[in-house]
Amino acid sequence: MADVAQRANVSLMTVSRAIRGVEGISEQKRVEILKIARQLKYVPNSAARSLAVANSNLIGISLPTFAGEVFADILNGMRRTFDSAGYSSVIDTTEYNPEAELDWVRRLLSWKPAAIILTGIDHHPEVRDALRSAPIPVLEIWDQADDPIDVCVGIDHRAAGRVIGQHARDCGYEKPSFVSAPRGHDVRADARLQGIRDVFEGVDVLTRRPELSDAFSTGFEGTRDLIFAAKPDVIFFLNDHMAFGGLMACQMAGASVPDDVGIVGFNGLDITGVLPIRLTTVRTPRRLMGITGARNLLARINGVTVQRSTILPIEFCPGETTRSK
Amino acid sequence: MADVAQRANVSLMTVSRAIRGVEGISEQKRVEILKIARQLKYVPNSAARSLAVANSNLIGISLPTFAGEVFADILNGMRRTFDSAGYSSVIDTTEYNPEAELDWVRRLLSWKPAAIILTGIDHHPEVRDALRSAPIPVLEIWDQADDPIDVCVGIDHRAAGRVIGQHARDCGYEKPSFVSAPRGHDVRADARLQGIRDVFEGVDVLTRRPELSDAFSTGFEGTRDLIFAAKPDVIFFLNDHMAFGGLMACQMAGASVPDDVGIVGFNGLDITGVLPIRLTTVRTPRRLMGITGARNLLARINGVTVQRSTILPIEFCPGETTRSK
DNA sequence: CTGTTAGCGCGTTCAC
DNA sequence: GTGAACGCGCTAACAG
Repeated sequence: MADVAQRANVSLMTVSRAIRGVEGISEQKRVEILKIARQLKYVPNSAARSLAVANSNLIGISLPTFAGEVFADILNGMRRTFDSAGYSSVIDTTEYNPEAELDWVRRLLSWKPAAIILTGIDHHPEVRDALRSAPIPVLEIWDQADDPIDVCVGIDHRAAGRVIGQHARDCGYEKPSFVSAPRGHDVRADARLQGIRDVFEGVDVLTRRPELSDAFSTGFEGTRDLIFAAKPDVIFFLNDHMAFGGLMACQMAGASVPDDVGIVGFNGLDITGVLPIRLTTVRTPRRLMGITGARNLLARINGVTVQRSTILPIEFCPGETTRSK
Repeated sequence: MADVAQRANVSLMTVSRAIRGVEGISEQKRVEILKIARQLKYVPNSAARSLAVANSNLIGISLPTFAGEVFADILNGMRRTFDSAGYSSVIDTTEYNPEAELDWVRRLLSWKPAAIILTGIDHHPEVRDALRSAPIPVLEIWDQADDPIDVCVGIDHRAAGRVIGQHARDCGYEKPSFVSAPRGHDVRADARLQGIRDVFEGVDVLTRRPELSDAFSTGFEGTRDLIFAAKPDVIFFLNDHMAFGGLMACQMAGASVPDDVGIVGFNGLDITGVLPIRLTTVRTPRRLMGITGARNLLARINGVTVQRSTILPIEFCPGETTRSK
């Protein structure tokens, strides 16, 4: 920067102002300085800037995993928004491990990020502490929080569970089961299960939680085992990929869908667009959620107060994998 | 940090040494200081550190998109490795736009990252310039480069194209077509097409490049259109998700697979594990690629010289969606 | 509109 | 094994 200043015969401050595009400098000098900077291939030093102003244009984003469309969609919506606002994304995948998230949060805080985004609402207590006392906006996304760390944008997973549960009940199914992730592993799954139980009170909701592998096989294997053992008449799945695996398992086992077994997915993933049989599922506004979250956060960064908790609507899509009422 | 020093009755330097874990400080003081730091909730300032040492523990990773399993898998392999080495990932999605990548590279360089990773080998000329002259390791991943910016880990997409092309030929198919991404949009696709053409010389390789949407529908719609128009007897797809869409389209159109139409996917994605009919495809070592790339890069960061270009092997998986020889 | 001064928090370099 | 001085590159706050 000193080089640029010298070549332009101005002070460091003038160069700084020119580059940052702030007020208080003649348009002529600005153009001149920017030209010289380009010639000299001047690369600003963000660390120095960050040190001087005590913050950065980094935004931290923590998600459980890149696998599946869900978090990718959310991330996409957010990244787009942040990017055009000049922020860079420091991304973490926790693999559902709170300790890993804590480590990452600590490391991130040392960069004085402009904001931080966490997936879901259950975090390591120290994460909550650290973030509550940190003077930066925090967004919790995907779930609904009664008492978010700062702000929160998500859907009501329990209500979603009630919707699909009620539908199944209305269709005459009586022996539901749920192919899901390991308990405690994914609080959303637990919330949805709770919603299903709200409807099927007194009815046993079987929960099959196969070991982790990919969603398709998990759905496939979970279903295969269930069909031969517990013989449910309707199976809820954590997501549409699992549901597809389940569909394949039913087909292979000779169980007819939707008569012998009803299949209910979740999320409205891309694959539903090409299946020969319309999957009963719930469409979740993942991109919108990302965008809304990012907007809220940008507003917070700029000091605007926003609604603490935002619940986005979901859309229930009855299909042909459950009986008609 | 000054607070910690005062409370411990030592100088700033001693605290600095204690926290960094370097030599030249008594074990007793180190323990003492670390305890006080924790009590005081001391948060180091990475910007200051970065400014002093003129580098950072940030690693930049640029990929086209989060959609699909491919880049997610690669990313996963890398992130794991970097994370445990203490680096944070600054991630960008270019959406296949070289300008976007350039902007991001510029912004990233201002942070003096420890390394930078780009997907593929075709980049904005200024990206190459900027990175060639920057004193940091650069990894290009997924493709094979004759002349990488720095180092490169990938597969030989053209050779992969030849493998599937040859297989199709051996099975007696004569009228191939390729459902792919828009030309120029994805150089890997073009390389694979080239490989197919290497085999089917003189044979017209139809290329269907539907507008962007999700992979499943792209495969579905591309196939539907092709079947009625060009009537190919074998269709190659950019990936397995597209191939699945194609499979569904054939089923709907009453075209029997593999007799009327052969279907060839790519990548060996998760969905292949649950299909009732084994998909002919090519398994790509995506996770391994990520890990290998990350290891190479860490080696480079530590000054070790590594092979400039690494080609990973692929595995051809003949299935039931192509005729047997 | 422009320049000067001071300092952001840490690590390097040298003393002791 | 420990500490003091200096500087990394930039910007806030002021002075002109």
